[in-house]
Amino acid sequence: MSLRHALLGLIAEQDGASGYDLLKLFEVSLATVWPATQSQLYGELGKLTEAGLIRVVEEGPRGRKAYGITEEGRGELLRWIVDVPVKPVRRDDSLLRVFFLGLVEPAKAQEFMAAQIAALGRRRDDLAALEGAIDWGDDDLSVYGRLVMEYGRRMYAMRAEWFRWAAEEMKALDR
Amino acid sequence: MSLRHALLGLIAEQDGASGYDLLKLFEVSLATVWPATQSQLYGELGKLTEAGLIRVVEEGPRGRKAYGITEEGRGELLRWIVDVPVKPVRRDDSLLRVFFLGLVEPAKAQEFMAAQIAALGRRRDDLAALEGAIDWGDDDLSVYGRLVMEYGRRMYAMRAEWFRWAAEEMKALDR
DNA sequence: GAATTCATGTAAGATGTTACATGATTAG
DNA sequence: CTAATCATGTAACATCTTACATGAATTC
Repeated sequence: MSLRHALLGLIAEQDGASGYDLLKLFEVSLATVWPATQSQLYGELGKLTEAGLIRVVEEGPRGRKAYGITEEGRGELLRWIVDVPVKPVRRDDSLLRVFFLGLVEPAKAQEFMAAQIAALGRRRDDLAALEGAIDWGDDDLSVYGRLVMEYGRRMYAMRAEWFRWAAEEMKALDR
Repeated sequence: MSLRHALLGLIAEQDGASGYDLLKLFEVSLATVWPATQSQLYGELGKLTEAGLIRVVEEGPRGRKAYGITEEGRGELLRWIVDVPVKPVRRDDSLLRVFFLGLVEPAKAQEFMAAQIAALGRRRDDLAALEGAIDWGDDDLSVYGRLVMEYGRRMYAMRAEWFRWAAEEMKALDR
């Protein structure tokens, strides 16, 4: 149930945010680590309110509801961050396909690998653009967000390197 | 719908495998890139059969059903591998928590980072053990499986390095 | 006054997890 | 004969995606 905690965390950091604000926050800050859709978000806000982990602290124009975290919510959030075992990352679409590249013609396989490397380059550029577009401050979300950005850079670089290496290995196999 | 294609791929490589065989194969070869549970697997085998992408080629003892891929299934598999755009990896439980480490006491945050590094070490060792336990041949699954193993090694190393770096950055912030 | 942004919600369907349920065959 | 392994399936529930639906406030 990490979406729940992602929301809880954002509300803890940005007190008084609305569902709409949180949706934007997801797009700019959590998009790379925990994407969420609008419908998921509003649904979860309702459940969190019902569970007493957050509450509506203010109602504004256009039905706007500003949320704040409750003491109970903060307790649950902190407990989750440090005490709940993390679930290791899994499910990697492109790696899954690599497993089956023996089934396609070598030229097609090389094309696939090249496409992955190109896509990684684009994503690295998107990340840089996002980094440039964000108004970084010295709030927690900025500070830790920058650390996570660096992770993204290293991740893309490592993957691109591996794809280049694996493509060469595959070429060698064909000979 | 990648589970569908993972199954299709395994059946293409290991003709005549049963649901049970495929489950074991998932555990040893696809576990790190695409985990699946037993119930998901049997359900999907039924759907794939109904869709005409695979078929029961033999029935054995204890109700065992051996599956084979159909021409249609092979077509769908190849189309998926090279033509369907890959979905980028996302959702990273530990990175999500890093985002919120500003909310916990510095000592607890350092503990969290240390625990992640330790967990990565254990997973690297598990991977090495798995690699040693597998009877590697020169079949496609072995050849490409080894490439993916190398990816796992690099991935764990990169993550451990980043966690160490980020932990130091965080220490510097506290001063 | 028209377009954009702000703002919230519901519904249907796909996918994934956990637990339950059953029984045949083989190895020791 | 007993335990482990082989073998398949269902049910309930949680989670995620895509699409639909509506309307107020602001900006140009």
